[in-house]
Amino acid sequence: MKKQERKIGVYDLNHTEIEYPEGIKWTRQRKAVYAVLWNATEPMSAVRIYHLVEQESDGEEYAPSTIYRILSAFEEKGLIEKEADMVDGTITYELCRGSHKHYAVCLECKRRIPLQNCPFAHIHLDRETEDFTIIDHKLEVYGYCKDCREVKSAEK
Amino acid sequence: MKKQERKIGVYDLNHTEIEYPEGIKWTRQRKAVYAVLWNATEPMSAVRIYHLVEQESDGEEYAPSTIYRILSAFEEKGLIEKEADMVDGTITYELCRGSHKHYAVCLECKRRIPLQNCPFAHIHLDRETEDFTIIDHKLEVYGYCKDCREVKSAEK
DNA sequence: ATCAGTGCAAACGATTTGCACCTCG
DNA sequence: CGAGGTGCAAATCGTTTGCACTGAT
Repeated sequence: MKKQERKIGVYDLNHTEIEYPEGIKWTRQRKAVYAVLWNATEPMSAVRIYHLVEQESDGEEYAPSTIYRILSAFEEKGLIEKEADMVDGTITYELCRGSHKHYAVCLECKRRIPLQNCPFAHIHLDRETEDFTIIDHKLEVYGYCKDCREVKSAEK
Repeated sequence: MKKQERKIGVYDLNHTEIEYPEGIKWTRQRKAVYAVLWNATEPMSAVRIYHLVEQESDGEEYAPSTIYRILSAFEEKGLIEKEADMVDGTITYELCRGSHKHYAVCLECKRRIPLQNCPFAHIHLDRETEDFTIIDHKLEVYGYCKDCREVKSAEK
């Protein structure tokens, strides 16, 4: 009846080894959360992460508070990034890997397609912001992905 | 939290008459909410709007639920726009006036400076998005406004 | 007079917190 | 073994809902 002795069933879909960064206590719970983030292809809410962790852990149960505390700990350690979903304001979390900060979001299927190249790389703002020192920016593009566009035009 | 709390009066600073659009029942409560939005210079959360309405109404009390219902009603009528704050995900509301959809947000004083010209207007995305039909976009620029930049450099 | 709009209180969902117990290093 | 992580339950916060009453048109 001890839940503790069961093995965690969260492994990378491509059988890639998950790399657990050093300098942090790797408990069973933290590994499970980290694995979910590792395999994620887009930022996810705490609730979604919580469900995925339980789902992947095959019967294991977790306290919601634990998930939130783990996410805070990860964020403090700089392992993950906390961000607000620009559509509905949901707070989301994402593993810090280099690259893509921007997404094209399909209004139909809600899929988030990462943009590799930042269209703002070469942009400079004009007079109205010359009194403003730019540190960072956030951009999201909305529309319809190829699949959904085809479905919509076929419906007519 | 003693930042620079900018005061917003119920009446237009330039003594402009508030125009209440037709086709909607203008109760005392709705007028109060509309006035706050009319005078706002940036999107505000429901809670902030609620506080401002009570503050400006000099003793009058309002049920929080009323504020939320009014905001929903306004949104359905197309009078206001509901959006997520890109920094912390707070849901905000703003009167629909033409123009400025983008802001430069000061990381220090949290002030939101509207950008009149959309820098995205001249941008075209590259191959990775050619299979994506763009309908809209959202952009925010982060950094330090003139005042805060000066304060920060003076501190050193 | 009618029916949408309101106030109130209770319900709600997501997140946080206090405290006793457990476990990784 | 000890600091720190976890589970649980209760608390909090913003927002929503049901219902009886009120008020704009």
